[in-house]
Amino acid sequence: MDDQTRMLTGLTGLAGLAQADVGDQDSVRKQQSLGQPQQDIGDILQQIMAITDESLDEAQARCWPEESPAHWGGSDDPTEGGRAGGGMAGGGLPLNFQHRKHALNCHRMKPALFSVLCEIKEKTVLSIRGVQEEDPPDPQIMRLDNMLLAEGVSGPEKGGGSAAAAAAAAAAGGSPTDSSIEHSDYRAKLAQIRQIYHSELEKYEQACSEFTNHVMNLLREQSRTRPISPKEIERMVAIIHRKFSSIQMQLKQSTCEAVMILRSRFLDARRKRRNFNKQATEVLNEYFYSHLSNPYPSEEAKEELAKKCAITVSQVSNWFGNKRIRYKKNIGKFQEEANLYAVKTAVDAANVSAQASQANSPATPNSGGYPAPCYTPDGRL
DNA sequence: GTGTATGATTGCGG
DNA sequence: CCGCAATCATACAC
Repeated sequence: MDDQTRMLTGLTGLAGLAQADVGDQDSVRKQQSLGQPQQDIGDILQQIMAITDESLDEAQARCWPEESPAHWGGSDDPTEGGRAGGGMAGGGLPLNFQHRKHALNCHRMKPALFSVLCEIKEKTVLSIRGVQEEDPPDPQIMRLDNMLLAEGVSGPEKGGGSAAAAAAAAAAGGSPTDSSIEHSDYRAKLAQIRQIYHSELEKYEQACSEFTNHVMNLLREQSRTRPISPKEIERMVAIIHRKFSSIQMQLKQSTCEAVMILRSRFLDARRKRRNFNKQATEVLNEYFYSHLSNPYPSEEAKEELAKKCAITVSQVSNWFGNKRIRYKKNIGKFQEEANLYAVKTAVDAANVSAQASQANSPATPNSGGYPAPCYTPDGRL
């Protein structure tokens, strides 16, 4: 339509107007004869201003509909001769438009304009980047990394992790000899998790770099037709990396979960009960029955007992807790045991005293003469 | 396989 | 945190 023509004419400079002047003398004359040239120029200027607010789509859309001659001539006479030129312009407009577009693309100022656009973009991008430049290392991902490292999943091959597990096993008070089977099982499972983790990580990294390359190539290609600064590409890459690292975090998280589950299972396995050895129960029972009136060993006593029995203090505590409650529940059942240990302690005491008075009575074989285990119902010692 | 013994765990109160 | 009581889960004896 001719609105567009006029605007483009205005945009392309005075040449257009001059051409109109020359090529359409008739119409110009008519306009002049109408005595409103000022108003027409004002119209044109207004339209030029207006076009800056238009979107490309709008402008293009305006290119095709039926022309409305009213604006141009300033005359409302449809039969006006001036329309001859106007009609020509209207029919030829699309072509004209294409032509001007091409002219713009090949314009000698285009590179300069392009570089100015690039500069402006770069400044904008920089100001945007300035705000979110240094994103601090995510504490969550750091925590996950630390844990995976500590568990020996992400660290150097073998070593640290299993050593830590062994240390944990030892510290937890499990019998050091019986944990080897479960331990190797644990190590095997951990290695499996480790392998899955690494292969997944590799996959992610590969996908990330592939995608990054793809996007970079795309942008580079596009940068020939539209202004894309290297900074912009850099930013895009950063965005991609951020996306992929969030996926990576999910992987790390689920790996951590798997390790935790394995660990808890491992700990559960270690909780498999093993009876204390005979000597240990003897030591504990001795203490218990000889302190029957107050079977609450002090912290020191517990430590002593723990050392003697090669168990932990908490195991001693457990034992005494169990023993007290079970004894109390059924004293009768423990009577025999009580007598047994009463005799035992008596014998020990006798032995000690005998050793002390060895000079006086050298031979005291059977610790004889001491309160016999007479109250043992079955007559056993 | 079943019943009992026993070490460990859990929930609660002080 | 400690001890008690109940309970779990396994070891062990039969």
